[in-house]
Amino acid sequence: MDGDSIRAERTGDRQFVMALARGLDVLRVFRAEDGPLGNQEIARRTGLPKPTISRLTYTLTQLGYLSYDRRLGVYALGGGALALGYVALANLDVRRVARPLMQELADICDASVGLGARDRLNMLYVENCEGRNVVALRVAAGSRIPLGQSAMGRAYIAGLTDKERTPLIDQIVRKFPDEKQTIVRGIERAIRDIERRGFCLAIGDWRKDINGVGAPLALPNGAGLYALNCGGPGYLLKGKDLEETYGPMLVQVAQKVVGAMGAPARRTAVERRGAP
Amino acid sequence: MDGDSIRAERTGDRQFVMALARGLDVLRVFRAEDGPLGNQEIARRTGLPKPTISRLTYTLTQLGYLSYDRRLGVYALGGGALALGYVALANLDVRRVARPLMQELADICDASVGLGARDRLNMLYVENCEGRNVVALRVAAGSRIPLGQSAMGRAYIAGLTDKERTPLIDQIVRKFPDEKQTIVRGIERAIRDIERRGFCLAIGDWRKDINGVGAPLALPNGAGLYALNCGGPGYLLKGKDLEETYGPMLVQVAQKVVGAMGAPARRTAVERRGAP
DNA sequence: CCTCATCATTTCGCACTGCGGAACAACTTG
DNA sequence: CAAGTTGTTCCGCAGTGCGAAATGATGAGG
Repeated sequence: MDGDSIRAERTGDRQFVMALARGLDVLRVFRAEDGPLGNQEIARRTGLPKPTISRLTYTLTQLGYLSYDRRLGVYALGGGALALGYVALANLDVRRVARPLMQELADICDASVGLGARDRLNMLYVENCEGRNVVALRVAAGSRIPLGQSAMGRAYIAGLTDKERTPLIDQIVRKFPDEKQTIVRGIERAIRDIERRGFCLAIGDWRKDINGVGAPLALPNGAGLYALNCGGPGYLLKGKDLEETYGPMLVQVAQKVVGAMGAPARRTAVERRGAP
Repeated sequence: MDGDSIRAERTGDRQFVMALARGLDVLRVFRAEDGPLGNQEIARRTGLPKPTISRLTYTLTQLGYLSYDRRLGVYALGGGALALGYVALANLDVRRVARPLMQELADICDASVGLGARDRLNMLYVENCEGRNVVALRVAAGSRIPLGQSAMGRAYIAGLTDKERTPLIDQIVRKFPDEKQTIVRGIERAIRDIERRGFCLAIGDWRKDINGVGAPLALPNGAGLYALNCGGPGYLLKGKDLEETYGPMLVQVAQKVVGAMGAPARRTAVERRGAP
């Protein structure tokens, strides 16, 4: 059972299609670290009854989102999932634009500079540039860090409108009721910091030995909200440097990216039916 | 309407969860080439009625698979889709193993060497190595080529068991009834070729000016079926060279990859709950 | 060879969920 | 203001998805 995954208080929401949500939950239980899963394990992780899983895995296999090894009776993510990811990536022009600027900063600071998008209550790295230092933290594209405890996550939250932010914070608090105080305080602080200076800090908040700064990255024309961070091991990146030097530089990177995507010639819904 | 996408003859299959399939169809209409889509356009492409689309997009947005721009009222693939793709990629050890061998061959042949997985009726490039020649064909990871007309696709089909192959060919034929003859003949030929020599040819079958060879790549322990190809513009890669030199070399690459993944320490269903 | 496990699939009747036509609302355009 | 878009909400009906229990399918142990 993956934290928030379950159907929860959806009952009564006539708009919400439960069967779809459950099916996607099945896909979601697959992690990068583990191999193929059997129906049993999937049932355990999703908390759904076995027959339901049978039907969902069957359907997902038919559609190519799962691949089935009949010898071992286990499933893995299939071509459909891959394809979806590729298409999603292709639409992320930000990455291309931000990449060189991020690398530049990473070299200067000798730190890790990341670009992330939100996925539920995590930030998902979609790009990451390492400095020359070998002791960099190993977060590759695809890894996730918690929304509420990391600099990147807080920057993202700060970049939202009030209307979007409130329910999101509610969710976070509901998931980590024990750390409510710390989290809320951290976020509020981040919001203030970003109003004032454009970036926020996380000094040992995500992991005790890691420091970082974060800045929101709101693309023009409602093309989405992302966030940048710049971080590394605490003994290399002192709070003072982050605050006085790296933070402001990160903000500049964000501004340059936004500028570069200014007139993005966003093609809209091209008529291109038929082709594979 | 995307070719085969619709519900079709699913009626009667008590095992198939339609609502899930429809929801995934919604995700599927997003292409790499086009920007965000409105409900209307999604309805048009899926062939589903508007209220249904409303509910599905609502659900998918809630779950983070779509992101919504309320200003323009359009959707794009969201963090969930990205995350799924990353996890799927992470489970593709093949890529890591095959990469250097593929590049080597690409350099020798001065051609494009690709590794693909199946997605419905296409082969999806998951890795691609270019030779030094600038005139290489531009197929990046994430692009798709048709299953029945390409060397890679035919090699994949040939790698299936009879039991798996027959229904798949049926689907292809149903999708392209006009070219039935050509396709079936091409596949049968490929099967024979691969039995005999381990690779198959496609001389101008996918695009008139493109030639290529393909070889199936069946991983041990039922870890999945993939396919390799080696191809390029016809005036550079003559049929003779492909048949006598590149084909056999491609087969060797496939064998080396299978060998290297021989004792793959395939971890099964590690207990790792809780983490983000 | 036959238990007794475990795990996956199938059955089946019922309730409720998802469906979609039609009406409604929110904006643009001429 | 009328005549187009577009997206959302209603609401009654039917059919779909549900899940407890039964049935298979493998495999381990005696």
